[in-house]
Amino acid sequence: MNDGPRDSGAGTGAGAAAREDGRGAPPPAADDLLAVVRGPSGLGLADARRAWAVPARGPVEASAVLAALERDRSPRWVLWSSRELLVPLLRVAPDLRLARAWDLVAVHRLLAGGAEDAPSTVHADAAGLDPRGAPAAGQLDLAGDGATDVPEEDDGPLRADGHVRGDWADGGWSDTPRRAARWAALALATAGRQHAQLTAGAGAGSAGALQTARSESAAALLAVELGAGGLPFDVAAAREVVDRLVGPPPRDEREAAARRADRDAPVLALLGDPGVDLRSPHQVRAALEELGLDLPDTRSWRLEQMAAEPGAPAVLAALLAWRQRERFAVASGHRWLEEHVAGGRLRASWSASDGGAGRMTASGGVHSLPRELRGAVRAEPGHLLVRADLGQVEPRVLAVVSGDAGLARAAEADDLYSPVAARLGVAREVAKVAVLAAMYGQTSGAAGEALAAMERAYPVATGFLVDAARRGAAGEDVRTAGGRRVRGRAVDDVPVEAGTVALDRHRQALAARGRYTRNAVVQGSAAELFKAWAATVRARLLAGEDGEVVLCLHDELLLHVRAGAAERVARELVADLGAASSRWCRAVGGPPVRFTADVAVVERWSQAKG
DNA sequence: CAATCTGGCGCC
DNA sequence: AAAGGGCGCCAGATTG
Repeated sequence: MNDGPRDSGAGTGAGAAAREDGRGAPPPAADDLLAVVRGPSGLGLADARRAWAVPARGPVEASAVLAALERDRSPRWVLWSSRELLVPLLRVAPDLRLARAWDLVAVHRLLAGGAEDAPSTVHADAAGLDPRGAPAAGQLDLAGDGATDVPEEDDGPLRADGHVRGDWADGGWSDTPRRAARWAALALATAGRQHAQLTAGAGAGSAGALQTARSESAAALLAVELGAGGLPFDVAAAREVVDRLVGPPPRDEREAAARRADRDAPVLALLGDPGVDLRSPHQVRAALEELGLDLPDTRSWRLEQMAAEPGAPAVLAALLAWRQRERFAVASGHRWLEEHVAGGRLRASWSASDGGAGRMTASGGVHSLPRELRGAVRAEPGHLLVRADLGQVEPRVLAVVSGDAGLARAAEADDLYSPVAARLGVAREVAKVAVLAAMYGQTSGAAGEALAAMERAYPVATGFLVDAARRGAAGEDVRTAGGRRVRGRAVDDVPVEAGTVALDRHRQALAARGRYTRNAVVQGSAAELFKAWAATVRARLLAGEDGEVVLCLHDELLLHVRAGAAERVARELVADLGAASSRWCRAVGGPPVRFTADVAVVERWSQAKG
């Protein structure tokens, strides 16, 4: 099958779009349109002769989309953005699942780095135009190169200078059926150009990058599905926990204030100053200073250190306990339950690749759900949860991306840190700290000493990390294994005056940037491996109709499946990890490193032992 | 007044 | 000499 870009030599997309149009899309049936483009299998380009524009608002239109999708489940659908297309679609057709996708935004963010996702930028970068010349969101093409904004049917989606028209990008593409069809065709052409860039061999170009583009696209689909479906949640159980820890829900604002004052009172008494606002770190620090405790900040680890000293004032322990309870009350209390739990589901909004390194993120506290509440994540009747944690994923990923043969051998063990400890001649805990310190850029304390041994024992891996840090500090970009561009963080142009505070700050900023890129190459690559695994699992669940992925947590998958299928799914999860990880190692050009997962079938999330 | 920054902490 | 990376979220402090 021809997997290559289809519109070679098309120049700007205008011509390509027009030609695509000429092939005759089925006439759309409504004014309100979302472009769904029938893409190629493989990339989907070879077969992509038709662009469909299908209506998608309201149940009638959604069913038309469904009908279109049901005709053929196998193609890879090219979407400008899964979020844009699927969020409204899933509202009216919750069971709709696209098997495979090419998400232009997801691939663009992989190639370009950063979080920019405007269609005009996505198109400009794919077409080799300067994205700075693209129209900003909400901006009409007033400066557009002689191109006007009159919505002439025949104008096409592009300006004379090749950039996307601002009004089309702002939603004008769906003004008419014909426009939607041309917009869909432009999506196809853009996918083709991205595909070419991914396989070009320069920069991000690699087999790994192409494969990553596919799994990142799948993750984008998954993110929308996670947001629509939510986590099965036992709200009664959660209320019990919250009641026990912070009391019943206050009936009104006055009661809430009284409850807060009750919580504060014992700590304020010990501080000897009822006027202190415990929620203000400044005031707390000042109040402690009054007691003769001079601290640079009031972080809990610092308070704990001081509280452990003989003769430490009782206020420290009281303050720590207060913080814990306050934190829970504010972040996970009754208000949080009201806001995020409905219909037996805990819902969040998900991003498939956030942050510099491209991890999945979730809002609504789902990624930081306190341990006390994890028991409330509970399978629905007739269902079970399958939980799987990757074991020591970051050092294993480091072995792949650095190509360190010694570390790859260590990864043969279930517990990677044991052979590393033997090699370094230190205790396992020390070895673990040393490995983590190397990846995070920590240089102080006990880790510092073990780090030197790390450098001697695993020079390839540590050299790789040092190089990533050097690049970051030099202001260069780094790339993850799958080719995601991670931009070095901007350091303020601090004037360098020798011997001044400014120089210190400048050095600190450079060091911080080095730590950031050092970690990003590992963390970001691990995120890609995880998503490849998640995509594989998702595909299997779709095919078998056994259940769904309900949570992704950096190295952990939580599935909600039919009870009868749970044990089998659990076994398949492990097989899927084997397949996904060996494919991934091959694609990114690393040694075949072993990856492991702990899998458990449980009713409640808290029951699984990590 | 809203937007942004900061300290702090939950999770990985 | 070097003082651990990421995210989201909250509340207070600061800034425009």
